[in-house]
Amino acid sequence: MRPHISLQHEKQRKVRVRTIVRAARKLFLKKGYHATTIRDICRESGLSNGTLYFYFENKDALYAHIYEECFQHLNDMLERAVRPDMEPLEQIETALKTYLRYFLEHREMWDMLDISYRRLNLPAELIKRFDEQLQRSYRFVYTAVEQYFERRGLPARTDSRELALLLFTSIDGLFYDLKQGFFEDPIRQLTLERLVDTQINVFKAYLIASANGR
Amino acid sequence: MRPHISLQHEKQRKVRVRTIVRAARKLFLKKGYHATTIRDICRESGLSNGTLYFYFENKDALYAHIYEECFQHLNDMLERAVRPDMEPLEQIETALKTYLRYFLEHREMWDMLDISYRRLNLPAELIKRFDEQLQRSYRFVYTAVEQYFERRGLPARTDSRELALLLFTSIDGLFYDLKQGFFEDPIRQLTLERLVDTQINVFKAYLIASANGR
Amino acid sequence: MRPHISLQHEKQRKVRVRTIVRAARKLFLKKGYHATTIRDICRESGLSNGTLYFYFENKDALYAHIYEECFQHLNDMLERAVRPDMEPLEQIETALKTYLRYFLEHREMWDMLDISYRRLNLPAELIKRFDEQLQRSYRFVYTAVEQYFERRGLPARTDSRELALLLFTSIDGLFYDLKQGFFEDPIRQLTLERLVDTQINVFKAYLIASANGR
Amino acid sequence: MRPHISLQHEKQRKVRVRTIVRAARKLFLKKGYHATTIRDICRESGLSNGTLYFYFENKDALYAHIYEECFQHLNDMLERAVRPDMEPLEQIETALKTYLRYFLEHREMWDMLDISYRRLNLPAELIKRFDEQLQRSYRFVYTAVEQYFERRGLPARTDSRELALLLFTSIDGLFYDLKQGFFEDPIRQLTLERLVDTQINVFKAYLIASANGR
DNA sequence: GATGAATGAGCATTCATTCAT
DNA sequence: CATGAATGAATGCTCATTCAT
Repeated sequence: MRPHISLQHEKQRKVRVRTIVRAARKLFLKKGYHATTIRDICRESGLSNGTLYFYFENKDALYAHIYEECFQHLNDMLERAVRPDMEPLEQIETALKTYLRYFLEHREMWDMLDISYRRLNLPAELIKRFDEQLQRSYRFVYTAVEQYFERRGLPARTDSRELALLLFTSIDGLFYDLKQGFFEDPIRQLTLERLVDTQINVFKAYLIASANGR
Repeated sequence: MRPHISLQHEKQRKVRVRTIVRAARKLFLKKGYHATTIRDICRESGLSNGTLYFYFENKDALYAHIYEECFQHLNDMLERAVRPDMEPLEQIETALKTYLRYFLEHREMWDMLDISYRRLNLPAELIKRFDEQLQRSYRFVYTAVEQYFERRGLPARTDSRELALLLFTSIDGLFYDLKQGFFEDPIRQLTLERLVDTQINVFKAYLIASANGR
Repeated sequence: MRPHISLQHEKQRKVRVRTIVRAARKLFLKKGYHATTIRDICRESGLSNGTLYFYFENKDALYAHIYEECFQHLNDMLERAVRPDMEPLEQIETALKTYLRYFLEHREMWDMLDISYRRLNLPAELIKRFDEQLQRSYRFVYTAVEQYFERRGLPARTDSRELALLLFTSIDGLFYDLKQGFFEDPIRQLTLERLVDTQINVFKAYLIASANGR
Repeated sequence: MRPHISLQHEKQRKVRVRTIVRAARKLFLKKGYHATTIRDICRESGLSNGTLYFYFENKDALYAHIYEECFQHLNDMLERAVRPDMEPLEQIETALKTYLRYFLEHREMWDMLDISYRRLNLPAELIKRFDEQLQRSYRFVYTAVEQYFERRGLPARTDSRELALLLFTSIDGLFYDLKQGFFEDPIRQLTLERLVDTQINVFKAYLIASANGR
């Protein structure tokens, strides 16, 4: 009827949602899911207690919204960076470095993904959606490694999956442990890029060697 | 005076503590620290609400007890397995495989360690103790890699730390992602040992190459 | 912006606070601080458990609020009644009779003041504030007695403090013991005013005698 | 049957009771009735939790025992000090000074009496017993004042009760307020005896004047 | 007699969520 | 749409009391 007003509304709504999401993510990360109260989030957003419930069904839904957004963001970055016309090795390197960039530039999003969504009693449907997003992220490395072996005319199917897996998880492990605070601060900031570089080189060397070796 | 009775008591006490610890660990892992209530733990242990407080000062203390126990266990296993008279490469391989064994045989303990104790507002003294245990675990790989380079007459100090770090974190990442449920079940169980093996080989190849290369 | 609504709210808030305070005071007096539960107070006020915490930070804060209110009330009454232009003897008599009136008309407030706030582990800042209020009450008699001696050209400084003290404490003792239930009911109500009168006369006689005597 | 053993037992029992009572009184006074736990008392007495219940039915009974003991002690002191053959004025003075001595030398007992036993939901029978003890204490001053008026051939019955009352309560008030911490420390310790003296003199003067005046 | 482990009702307080205004 | 007062179930924890040993 009054599309003009409706558009206005839609825009306002999005602004509000952004405000809430930003506040909530900040707090979830600082204090964890349970220690963050709806009150906290509302205070941080400058909204009243009840208003939040106009934009999100409940605390879990808000959490899920943020969680999905983070995944989306990572996958969008990967999609844009990893072009199908690149060489497989370049694809792999690009994927992992993009992942590093995501970690460095959107740390709060990466951290978000780590809080296992399986612990939160989310509805099964949501869990499934998250799982799919996750697989999407992994696929970028999987397919690149597979292409690499394919182009070399190697059948080793499991091998390629295995290596893709290890590639990804080794970088993940680096980030995880960093987050847990398992290395001293000095090392941490100085060489994260170098560490990822080395890790990539270790694998590249192995890939080339194993491709040649056969 | 009456050592018999005292011993009885001591034994009983230990049995109770074990019962509580087992129940608590199970629940902490299933539902996370915050979502696990004292009532849950007591119900699971078959004890009344107040009894738990006879054995543990409070929820945090119970959590800390379990956490430390897990660390202790891992470090004890590493200590027993990694002998100083082994070849450095053997030490490395043994350390990582012991870590794998710990993960496979005492999964619930490994999982426990992952719940970052930094998020829990534990007393500073406890955090410090946990940090030390953690460093102890890492040391097993550090020192082995360092020895390897030393014996080859290579000075590259940071290099060795860097590689030790990557070795450890890459295995950690494997376990982390497995825990988060990032691979499909079939693959998971069949090849975890093989994955770790491959990961170790990847690094061994790099180590040998980099030692030779110089 | 919308002062109308804001005023409404403010008024409603005050009404609620009054309801809670009345209920709490009643119960604190009947059962003492510790034996009075938040549940009791909420039931008595017709509120739900959580609502109280919307108006008072916690049990101690509620207690402190009531306590201070009682002091305030007494001191306000004294301030209004004891005019600086009165004769010292009249000031003294007025102060003590005002105190009696406070006791008779606002018994529940007087009783409140008796529950020593020092036993309650209140924050130091609160204790200090209460101490000041207390001194304010005493000052009314102190200064009057001092004026009396001054006007008579007597230096006896400690004497005047001493007598002021005894004046006040003797009335206090009367009230205390009455409260403890140390006299039989019949006497209690019939002659409290007369008792205070006699007490005042006893002191007046001594004051005059001691002033003349020197 | 075996009176010897029975006597032993009886003695042991009394020792235990004393130990418990001393510990309990100390704690009740330091922390108040509610904040003192049975555990506290047992720890202080060096006994186990259950043993206390062999000597006292429950926490209230223990409290009541102590309370009565304090009263008993005061009345015994008064009985011994106030001889019927003394002059009435001497009797009065002796009674009040004995009361002061009790306060100074057995402060912990006097303090005990102040915690109103009416708040504690004790059985009615106990309350009655305490009331009687209380009346006994007052009687020492009552009768002396009455004798004083009688000997002077004055009928003024209520007058004598009134004055006796005021005598007692004024001293009581002094002690109460002192306990509540209503005066600064310096005054407190230096002149308590003098304050009581003055208070007694004030009354003596009034007594003599009122006896002469009629 | 003595012990101390066990009990469970009860406490102050928090917090996601609702709903009248 | 927005508010914020109200709700009440739930939480970690305490403690008087009991009872098997």
